[in-house]
Amino acid sequence: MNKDYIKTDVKDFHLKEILECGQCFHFSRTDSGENPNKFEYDIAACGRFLHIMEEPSADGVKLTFYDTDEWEYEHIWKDYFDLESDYGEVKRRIIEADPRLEDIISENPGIRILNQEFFECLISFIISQNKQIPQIKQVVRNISTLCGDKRGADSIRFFNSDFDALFPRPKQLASVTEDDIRGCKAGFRAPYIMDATEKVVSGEISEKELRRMPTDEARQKLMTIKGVGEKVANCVLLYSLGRTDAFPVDVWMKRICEELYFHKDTPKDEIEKSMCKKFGNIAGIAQQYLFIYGKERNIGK
DNA sequence: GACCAGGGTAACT
DNA sequence: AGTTACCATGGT
Repeated sequence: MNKDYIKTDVKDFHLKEILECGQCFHFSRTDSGENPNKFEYDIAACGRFLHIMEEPSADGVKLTFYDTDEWEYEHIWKDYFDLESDYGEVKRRIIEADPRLEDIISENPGIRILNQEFFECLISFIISQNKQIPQIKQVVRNISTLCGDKRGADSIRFFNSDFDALFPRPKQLASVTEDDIRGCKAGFRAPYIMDATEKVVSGEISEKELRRMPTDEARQKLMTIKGVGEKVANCVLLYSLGRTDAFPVDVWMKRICEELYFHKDTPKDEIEKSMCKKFGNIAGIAQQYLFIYGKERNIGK
């Protein structure tokens, strides 16, 4: 009981950059911010609640997974945080493809692409359309409270945020009405969420089948869901199906790429095609460095 | 009050 | 095939 799992000298890793770069929405920072080298977050993901702390270590960072045993780390969090991938190599390949990205990457060198749960990721990015990140987080939280598994009061030490529930499984979300979802402030996206949930529960949309498909085919399949277009499909592919060749182009990426590469108004599909050609099967990761860089600098606004 | 937000759909040319 | 109004909601 109450055992913590500690991993030291983790390289190319920074919790703040990973969680706050717009790829996930069910987390909260819980440390005071007084110590500039210490970060603590509460995360609801993979059917679990996690309290995690990051501190400097000799060569990289030290991560403390509270109330976590080795099995849980090996089978859940190692994959979730993509700790098997060598981001040093990824960064080298991106810089090789475009040396101008060296400075951009060096501003947020600890980004990693999370491997999120498919259903939560799908619904989260349906919600994301025409919303800002704080609002997306609120709707995700509302839907979790509505019908997700509740957290026990004393389940985890130091769990400071007020998440009271996990994101619902497909059948749980299928058990509520469209008006219930509207009540979560989902607005016009409520019927989209209903359609996505129905298609997942019925098996018409199958994560297992999507994983077997080539990226283009999986993208087309995802876009048969109402409210899922090119951008949302690419987010699901990148953030939950391991397709680092998927390059989501939102309003930010459009502005950023236009400023860096095109120097004129350019259609999103042309941007996507061009970036995928430039960065190949790690274009999605390059996208993440570009996204946070552009947002922090308010590029194009 | 107008305008925008990690967009997508349907109804137009 | 390429535009455009509209979609809920909250923030500036």
